[in-house]
Amino acid sequence: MNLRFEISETRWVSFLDPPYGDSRLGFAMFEKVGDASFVKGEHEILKFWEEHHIFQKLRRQNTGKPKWNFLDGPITANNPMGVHHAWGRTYKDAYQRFFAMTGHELRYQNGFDCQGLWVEVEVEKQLNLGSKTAIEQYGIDKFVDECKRRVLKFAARQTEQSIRLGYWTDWDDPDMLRLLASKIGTDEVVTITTPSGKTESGIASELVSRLGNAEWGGSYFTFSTENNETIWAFLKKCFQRGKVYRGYDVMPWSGRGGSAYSQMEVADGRKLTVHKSIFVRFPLKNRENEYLLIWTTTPWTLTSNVAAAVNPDLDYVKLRSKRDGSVYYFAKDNLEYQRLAKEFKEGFGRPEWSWPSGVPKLKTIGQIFKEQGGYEIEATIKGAEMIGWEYTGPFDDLPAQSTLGGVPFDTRVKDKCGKTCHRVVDGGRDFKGNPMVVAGEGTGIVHIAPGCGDVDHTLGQQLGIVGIAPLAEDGSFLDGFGAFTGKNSTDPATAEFVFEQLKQKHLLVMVEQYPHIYPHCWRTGDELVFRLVDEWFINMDWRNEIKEVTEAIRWLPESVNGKERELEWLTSMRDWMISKKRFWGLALPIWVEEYEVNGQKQIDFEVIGSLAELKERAVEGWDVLAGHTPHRPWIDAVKIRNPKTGRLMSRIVDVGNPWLDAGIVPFSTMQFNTSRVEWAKQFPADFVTECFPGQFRNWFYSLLSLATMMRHGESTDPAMKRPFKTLLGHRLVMNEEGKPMHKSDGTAIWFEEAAEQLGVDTMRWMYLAQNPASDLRFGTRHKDKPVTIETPDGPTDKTAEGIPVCEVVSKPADEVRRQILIPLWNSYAFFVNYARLDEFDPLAPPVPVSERPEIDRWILSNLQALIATAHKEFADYNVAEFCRAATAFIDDLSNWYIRRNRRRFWRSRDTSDTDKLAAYQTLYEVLVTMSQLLAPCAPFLSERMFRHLVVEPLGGAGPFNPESVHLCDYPVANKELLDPELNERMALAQLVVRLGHKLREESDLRVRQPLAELRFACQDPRQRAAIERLADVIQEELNVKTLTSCDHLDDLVTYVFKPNQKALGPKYGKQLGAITAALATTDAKTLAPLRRGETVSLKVGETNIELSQADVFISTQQAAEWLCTDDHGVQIALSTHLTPELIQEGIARDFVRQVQQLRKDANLEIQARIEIFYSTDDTEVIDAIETWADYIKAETLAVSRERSNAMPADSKPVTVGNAKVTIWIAVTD
RNA sequence: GGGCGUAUAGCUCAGUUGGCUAGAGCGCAGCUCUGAUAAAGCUGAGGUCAUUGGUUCGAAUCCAAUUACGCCCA
Repeated sequence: MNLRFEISETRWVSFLDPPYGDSRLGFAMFEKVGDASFVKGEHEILKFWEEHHIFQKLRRQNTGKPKWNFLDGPITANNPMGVHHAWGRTYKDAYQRFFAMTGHELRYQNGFDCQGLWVEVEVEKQLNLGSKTAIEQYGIDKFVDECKRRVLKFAARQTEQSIRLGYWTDWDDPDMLRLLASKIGTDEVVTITTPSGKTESGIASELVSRLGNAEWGGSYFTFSTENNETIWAFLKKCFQRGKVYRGYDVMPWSGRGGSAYSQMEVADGRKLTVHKSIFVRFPLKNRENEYLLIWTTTPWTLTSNVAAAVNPDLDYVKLRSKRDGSVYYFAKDNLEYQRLAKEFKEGFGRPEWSWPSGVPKLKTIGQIFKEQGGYEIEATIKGAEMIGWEYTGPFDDLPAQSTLGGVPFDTRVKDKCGKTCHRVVDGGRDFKGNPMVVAGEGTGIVHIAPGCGDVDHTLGQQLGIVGIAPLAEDGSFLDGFGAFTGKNSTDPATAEFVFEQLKQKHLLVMVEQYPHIYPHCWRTGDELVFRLVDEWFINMDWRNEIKEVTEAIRWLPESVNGKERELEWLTSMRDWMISKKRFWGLALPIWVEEYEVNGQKQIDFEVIGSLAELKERAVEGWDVLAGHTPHRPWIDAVKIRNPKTGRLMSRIVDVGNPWLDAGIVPFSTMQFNTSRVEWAKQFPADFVTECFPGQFRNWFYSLLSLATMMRHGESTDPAMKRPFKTLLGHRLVMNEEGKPMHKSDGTAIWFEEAAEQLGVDTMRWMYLAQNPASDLRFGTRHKDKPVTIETPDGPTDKTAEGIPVCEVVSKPADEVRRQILIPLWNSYAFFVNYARLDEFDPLAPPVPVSERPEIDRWILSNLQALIATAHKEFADYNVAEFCRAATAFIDDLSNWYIRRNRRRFWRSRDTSDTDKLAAYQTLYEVLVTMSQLLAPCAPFLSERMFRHLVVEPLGGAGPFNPESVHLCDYPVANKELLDPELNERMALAQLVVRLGHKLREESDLRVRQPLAELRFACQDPRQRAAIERLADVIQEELNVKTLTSCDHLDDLVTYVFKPNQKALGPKYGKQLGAITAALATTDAKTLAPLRRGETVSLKVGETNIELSQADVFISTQQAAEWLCTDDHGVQIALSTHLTPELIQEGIARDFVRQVQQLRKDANLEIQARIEIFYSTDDTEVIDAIETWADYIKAETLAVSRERSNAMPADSKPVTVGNAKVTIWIAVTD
């Protein structure tokens, strides 16, 4: 008995040492294995797991073992999953399965991202609401409830999809989630059973707010009260450190969306647009009839012009127009500058962004003035000379231009107004030192409207000039803008109105059509504008703390330089805008009071850190919030008292940035608030893995920032602050061409479309084997080819959302199936089907490994190496390397081990045949171990193999084996079986075989034709011994009668000597060229001693050079009578001499081969016996068949062979030797 | 505009500290093998290693510049 069984009573260890003789065990026969039918098999296994609670058993089994904590990045529960979500989820499952099988207790928690604009957008569409006003009219409470419903609905959907993927974690019952969704917003009391088995009753929104808590289990939802409240705690810490502030910034803004957009969102919505851009002139004060020439693509911003910026180092021309004698100033380089010349020819950088038809080529400024009557250049001056010049603005008649302090009022400039600030200013330089104003597209004089542009705003702040922000939330002009008030900024009619006004004032120089890439709202398609908004920010001046934490983390894959990318982001990022003027999201816990003291505006604000604190501070509205989640609109009712003024403070209406929601989870989901002891066991997480593009400034950033702040003051060690220890990023899923797949154009592949057509084991392998640093080219969805798929719930031709299911073609998936899964399945089927016929009993006493043939020990040794690789690479989060090694192993197993050993399994039943038993035992050991090794990667196929090989024949879970492969311990390499030398020997045999095949190819002699002799010679005696030991394998594979070891093949071949540059280069340097030439012209006989390890003196130019064997490479060039070749120091020579006996045997083998094909064509059972009939006049063939009759009968399980001319319809004409023969077979009863 | 990265066969990509005739998979052509295999194996055709210059006995590899593309930042 094996000691290991005593250590682990319920564990399967190895059949190399089975518990034979144990009376508790009885072995039933194997069941026949047929086609793989992967998808059908997956459905059966899903059912088996569910019915037998295998996952729950795994958790129970690992309770109390060392912890390994995975932290899930929340998936947005807003849509069903596509194949692009499945990549990361496969990593998550595979690594968790590995760590479970290696004896760890895991956290097992999936996360759903629930709050934010993404959800609002979909719900808006669903409810057909087009704007913020429409939502307010509909009712924020009803809207927010609908958002919750949507999230729960898709959480249920994604849960089901993930389960189908084989993702094992602590899932909520999807039906329970749907029940809660249906009851949201009602007062009905609902009773649910939590994943941990607790029964809870309450109204739906109350239950929903507690989802994912430690007692209940299940996925975390970022809308939970715990999650929101923990962010409050974070913000409170920021507040206490003085990092929270309200700022004004000019942000991209969507009028209809009523919200500022982040850079990310802006990037998504860029479009090629044609705007009317204008050249306009600003009259200079104290310079009669002289003007600044200004150019802009956003005419409406001219209403809010405050200054004009130049580059002091640039040359400007003074141009006199002949039409009216007026003088213009603008950058000299721009006079003849061909604006957008490149774009006119080549487009704007994307195939769909070519120059719009109907838009004429742009004119140069010189051309414009020529067309208007000509011009002359009067002078050239430096920009610096212009600074300080005052001008009259184009819309100084608007009240806003005369409003002191600007719009909105800013105390810092309370004595200035737009009109009084109009002068030429220095555009300055950006933080990298590059000038902000350059020659080129415009005029070299930039119209500055600090209330309408990002750069303008920054410059305005630096210069201390006023800002005029003209737009209301809906994008229309505010009061104070005269006739503009109420007009929409992006309406083309507004631009026309601007032109009209300017024309009347004689300030318009020219209007033109100007194509450019302009940001649009990714939701409504409307143009974005820059709008001055008040937003809440976190001052990120503590970025160095975060950088230290970043340094303490392992970022994978290394080639992506994740750490450097994150550090770069942390260096260059701006303060974090955490507010958004929307409805569904974290209620920012900021209460404010704004008032004036002596005409000075004053803002007091406080950040509340928890609901308890809020309750204590609340002086009004708590009753409205009670019974609701801390979301809008309910929380908006709560007021607190301002300790400074004694008056009420109100909550700002903004909701929070959703990355706060996702970033707090290392605290909110790990019992930070309820049990610091439990939290400390889970923090930091050992591992996170996500799709990385974008996340360096999103999830990774928020995790790092929030954890650093939360741990501030609790530890000075950055490692104690990190939210996770290792991060594995992976790239994106693309279509076959490497382009993104889009939902909108029908190219995005839905998860079930792929799962039910390709099989999820296949998909999982494809994901796991992919280099995470490269995009995965998944395949193509043929949207014009609808198909019906079989799902666990029956056939369907539509997804749950009603989208037609279409054909999915995936080359990498086909490759995985063909190269890995099918060969593995067939190896397994081969074993089972023969083992069944032979009534092989795996519990029979094992043939000691040392007594098994070399090839058995070889595959077992390779198996141990693969086990070791699995442990190493999984633990190093490099599963792709394990997949590669496993693929190589499966190839060795299928195309070498089984191929070479087939005959050992065919021998008739004989209990004393230990060689056959060894073959069975070896292959059985390999297959069972493989099922365990591959369990994390291909959990379905592994389970089918394991159950069929072990569990079912043993009559279910037994004292020594669990009922599922996933309850097994992960195999551990048995070092005693590792034999690297054996590996080398086999590699050598394979080399000889490959060379032999090559020679047969050259000789045009088919392998079935036996040949008399293969000779070989190698320099290394160990190589020689290795080949001799594997002679039988080589002989059989190459079908040669004898394998002869020779000292040399000098009489059969000639040699070619080439310089070993690596050896000669350092010794002889520049002489190398001459040596190479000399070697090529020297007679091979002169150099021959080199082969025997002697030195040879070679005359090169004037000098003699001593060459040793290490200085040259020796290769075989030509063969004499025999066919010769060599590689890696091994030479072989194949005799091509055919004797009549050899020819006859070749014919017999051809004949056998053809009969076997007939058996196969007829789908005969492998043990079926047959009668063979043939018809031919060729005496050579007849002689051969008669001479080799016994051999033929044995090989083909034939009881007789008979020559006949009564050819039935199913007879088959074939070629045997060089003759035509017709053959047919009949099955005997 | 700045930073980072990439450029190798028809396609997708390897190529270590610089050194042998630059490789693999897919695709193509031919051949072979096959009582598990939907296969597989072998052979062949297919390369200005983006361009130019430099370092070196020797460069796909190191350096510089250029070109194209991608990503990030502005």
